[in-house]
Amino acid sequence: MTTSERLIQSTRELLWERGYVGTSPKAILERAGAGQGSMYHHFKGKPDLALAAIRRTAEEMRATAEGVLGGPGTPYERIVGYLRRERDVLRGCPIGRLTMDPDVIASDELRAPVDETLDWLRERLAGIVEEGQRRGEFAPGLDGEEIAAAIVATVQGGYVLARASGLPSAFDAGVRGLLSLLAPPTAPTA
Amino acid sequence: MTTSERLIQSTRELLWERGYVGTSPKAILERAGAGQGSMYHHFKGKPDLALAAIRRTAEEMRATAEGVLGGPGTPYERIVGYLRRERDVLRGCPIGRLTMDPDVIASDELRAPVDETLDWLRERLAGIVEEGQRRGEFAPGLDGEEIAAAIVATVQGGYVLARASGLPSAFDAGVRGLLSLLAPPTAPTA
DNA sequence: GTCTATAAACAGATAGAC
DNA sequence: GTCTATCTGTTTATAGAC
Repeated sequence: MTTSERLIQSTRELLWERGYVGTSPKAILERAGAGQGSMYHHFKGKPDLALAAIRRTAEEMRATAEGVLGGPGTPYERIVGYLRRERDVLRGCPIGRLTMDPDVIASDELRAPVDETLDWLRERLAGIVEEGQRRGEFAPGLDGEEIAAAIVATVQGGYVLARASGLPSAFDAGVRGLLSLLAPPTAPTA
Repeated sequence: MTTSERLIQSTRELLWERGYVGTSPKAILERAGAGQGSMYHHFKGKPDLALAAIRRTAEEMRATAEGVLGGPGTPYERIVGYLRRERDVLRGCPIGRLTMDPDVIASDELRAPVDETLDWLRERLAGIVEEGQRRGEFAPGLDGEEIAAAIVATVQGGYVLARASGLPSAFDAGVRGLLSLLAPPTAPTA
C-alpha cells in the first residue's frame, strides 16, 4: 500500500473512533507509520486529508448499502435486510457521527460528502418504499420520503442509544420497534 | 450568578456546541469571564467540571420532556406533543451528541448521566405506549419498549439528518414518517 | 476565592536536507 | 517522496501571590 493510501486509511479509522476534532495529524502519522513530510507532500493539511478519507468512507458505505438494497427480495424484505445487516453497533456510523463534529459542520466541503451519502440513502429507501406501495406491501397513504427519513433516523438514533448504554441490543430494540410498525399487514410479526 | 455557576453554564454551552473533546478549559474560562484559578478552585479539572455541566443539562432535559409527557391529552397526543415540540434542531441534542464523544464514552462517570437520561426517556415513553394500548389507541401486538426505542431513535437520528443537510425540515420528515406509522387507526393522518 | 506565572506536552504547519 | 528540525500557539495543570 502506498504512503498516501496508508494515510487515508489511518485517517478513516481515527475519524471513526475519535471524530475530526479529536483526531490530530500526529496520531494519523503514527498509525500510518509516516513522517510529517509525507502528509504535507500528499495533502494540503488536515482538512484536505480528512476530506479524502471521508469521501472514501462515503463511497464504501454507499456500496455496502446498495449491496443489500439492490439485492433480491421484496421491498419489505430488502428494508429488513438493510436494518438487520451486521453492524459494529458500538462503533457508531462513520458518516453519521461526523454530523456531531463542529468543524465538519462548519465546513461546506467536509459536510458535503456526509450530506450526499445520507441523502442518497434516504432517496434509495424512498424508492423502495414506493415500490412496496405499488406492490400493495405498504399502505398507500404513506409518504415514501417520510418513511425513508424515519428509517434512516432510526438507524442513526439507534447508534446513539447503543453507545449511551454500551449495549448493542439498544440498537436492535429501535429497529424492531420500527419494523413492527412497518410490517406489511399480510405478514404481521405477532 | 456565582463564578462556579458561570463556569457550569459556559461549559454546558460549549459541550453542546463543540462536544467534550472540542472544548478546552481556556474557552470555558473566556466565556465565563474567569481565570484559571477559579476553575481549579471549584473543580478538580476539566472532567469534573464537565460532569457537573452534563448532570445539569440532563436534569433540565428530563424536566422539559416530563412537561410534555406528563401533561394533558391521550397517550398518542402526548407522544405527538413530545415529537413536535419546539427544538433548536440544528444545534442537535445536548445529551445525545455526547455519545459520539470518545472521551465521554471512555469514561463511565461521564457516560452515566447520558445513559440514565436516555434510559429514563425510553421507559417513560414505553409506559405511555402501553397506556395507549390499554386504551385501544395502539395495536395490542406492539412492544412498548421497542416502540419507545424507535421514538427516541427517530428523534436522535432526526438531528443527524438535519445537521447533515443543514435543514431542520429533515428532522420533521422523519418524525412525520414515524407518526404516520404510529397513528391510531381511529384517527388516520390521510 | 481569584489572579497571574510557569511548565511540559501537543496541535498544526513550514523549511529544507537527503 | 520522505525525513528531521523548527516554530507559534494551545492544552491542561500546578504554584504561589494577593
